[in-house]
Amino acid sequence: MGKTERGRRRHKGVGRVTLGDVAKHAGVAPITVSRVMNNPDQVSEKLRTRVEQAVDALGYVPNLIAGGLASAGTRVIPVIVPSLSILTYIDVIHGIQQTLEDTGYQLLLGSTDFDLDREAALIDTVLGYSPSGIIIAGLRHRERAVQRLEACQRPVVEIMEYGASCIDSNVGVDNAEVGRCMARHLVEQGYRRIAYVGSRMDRDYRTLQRYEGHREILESAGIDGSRLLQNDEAASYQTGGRLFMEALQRYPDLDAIHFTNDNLAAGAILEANRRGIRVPDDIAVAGYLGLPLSECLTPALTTVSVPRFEMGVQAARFLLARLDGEKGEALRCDIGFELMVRDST
Amino acid sequence: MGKTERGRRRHKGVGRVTLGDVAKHAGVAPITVSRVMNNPDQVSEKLRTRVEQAVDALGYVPNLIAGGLASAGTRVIPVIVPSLSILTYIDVIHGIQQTLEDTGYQLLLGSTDFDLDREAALIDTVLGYSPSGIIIAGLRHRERAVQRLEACQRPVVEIMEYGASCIDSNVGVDNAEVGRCMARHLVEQGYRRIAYVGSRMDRDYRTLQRYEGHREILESAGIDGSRLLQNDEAASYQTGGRLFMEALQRYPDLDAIHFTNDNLAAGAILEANRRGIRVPDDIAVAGYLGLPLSECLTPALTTVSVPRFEMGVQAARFLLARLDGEKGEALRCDIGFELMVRDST
DNA sequence: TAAAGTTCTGGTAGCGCTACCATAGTTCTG
DNA sequence: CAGAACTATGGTAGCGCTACCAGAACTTTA
Repeated sequence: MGKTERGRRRHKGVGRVTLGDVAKHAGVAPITVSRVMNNPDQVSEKLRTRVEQAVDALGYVPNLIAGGLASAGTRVIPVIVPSLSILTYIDVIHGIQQTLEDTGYQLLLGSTDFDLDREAALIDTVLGYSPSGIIIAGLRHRERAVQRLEACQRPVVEIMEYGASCIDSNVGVDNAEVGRCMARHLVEQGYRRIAYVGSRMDRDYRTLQRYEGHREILESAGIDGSRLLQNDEAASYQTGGRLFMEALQRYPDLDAIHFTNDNLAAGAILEANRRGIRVPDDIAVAGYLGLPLSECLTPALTTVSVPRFEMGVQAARFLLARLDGEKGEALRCDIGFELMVRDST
Repeated sequence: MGKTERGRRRHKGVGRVTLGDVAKHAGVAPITVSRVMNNPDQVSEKLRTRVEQAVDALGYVPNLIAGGLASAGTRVIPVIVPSLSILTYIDVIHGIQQTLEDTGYQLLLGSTDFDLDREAALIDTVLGYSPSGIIIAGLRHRERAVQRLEACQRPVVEIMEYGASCIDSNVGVDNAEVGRCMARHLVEQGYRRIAYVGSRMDRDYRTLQRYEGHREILESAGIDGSRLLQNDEAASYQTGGRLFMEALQRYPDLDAIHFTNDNLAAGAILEANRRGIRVPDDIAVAGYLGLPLSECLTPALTTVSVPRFEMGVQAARFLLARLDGEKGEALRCDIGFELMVRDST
């Protein structure tokens, strides 16, 4: 008894119902209770109901931490993104969450604020929870982070960006191609004096990839592709409106603006509405993302729509496939995009 | 040696660097390594640097699961919300995340889809991770869920809704008062034929609380407060536009519409722009939330702005205060709201 | 009916870490 | 300078669960 007492006194866990308590109550071995909770069909119906009754009677809630330690893994999936204030990531997370929610996995959320060192530290932390797998934004990481992710021997899905090489699996879009696609559209529409406008482009290199694609098309069409305007504010409607006016001032002859996302582009259209600037007659506006707002504006915004929610779903599916035992080649998926030509161009 | 071999063979954890490995490498006891990782100032500088070198040399990453089991708690904070597709919750989560991120706590995300049974089950699950505390949306829960939350002896912060009684701590807004506030404004502006328009109001009872407040003011002013229109779609701009037209059709004499959120209200204004309906001359439109979009519309939307991000920050602060040892009375905070009178009313 | 299979159940030994206590070493007090 | 009062380190014993193996109970087969 002394032994028990000492043990009991040590932690706050006093009084917490354990698997052993349930076992005692049901008159079975602890392992049997464990089986009822995790592999019910390995236990005869008679014992199973007896155990289930004991579970209810005592209000037993499994200690997932103890289980995780014993089985070297928890049903947790860390999702690491650059920011929670950017809608894109939210939609992707939503897709992941919805796909995972009925499979008993829990999302562990981490945000890096676009800082790769922070990302590496965060990866160390979340790997400490022995997760089942991990979903992380981007294909560029610190060397150390990549090593850790490879060493942990668990499924890793890199999202947002589709590229040639990944750690394990990859779902995303080809950002340069997105930039090319919209630039091509603008050129085809006959626009010749086009600026690319963004914010915080140095932090999010995927924005730069789109700009590169944009520039490439313009220059191969003999158009000046270097007209670039950006600032260091978060991408809000207000910022979009402000950048819109700044661009018009800086390049008075502009006939089109290619914004790096719909927040800015929508802000520009709203600002134009307020000032009586006619879009697209005075100036054309294009965006990227396919936010719901884009098609409700007057004029409706031409944009490249990316299936963000579906990207999350696909990422979760890849993860589940790996957890289900699927081995071998990297699972890769270019989730694609769609050019939505509307009234603003 | 045989013992070790057997142990090693049991799990996949083979090769994983443990605290014991670091201790051996540094020539100290495991507990000293533990101290260096968790309470560095309890260890002399000499040993500390020696241990730190060993950690770097071996690439040691602490197993938080083992630590969590030993110390009966992990540095995880579950956040349970009804939905991840509703911006409100996202902003709150963002506030929580930002406040917690440098304190070493990790968010565990759960969504209930407005289902209280699901919520109760989710609570059981996340409590299984021995979290440091928990943040949960709403003041109404299943009896069983409340019991579990009380029994777990950890800080619990209920958010979104401010009310008379809570489990432990509470940060939110008084929804009925929000409804009253806007209704009062509409009545003061001289509107008399006012409809309340929402979507999925049966699922989110906080919406109903606002409607009750609205109705109360109208009726005490001798106005018909029962004009209510809703449907079962998610609150999008499209839905808002559709409900706007439906309301005009059903109550042709309407002079104002009080929408239950800015998504719907913004959708209404965008639809009005498209159709040439003049707001507020033909009809006034009011919303709730204070989304960034609301002030960028033409006309700018009159709304009740709620500091959602700050609500998250405050919730996280309450949690940290409790974890810091603050005992006693419930920590409660009515985060308040602000009526933003703009051009649409 | 005996031998061989097929369930089902239980005992044991950790998973990797930290709480608790004990001890050695150090500084302080009068 | 002895004894008290710290401070720095280490040994031990679990945290609550599951993997592994062994054995018991029940079927099937020849």
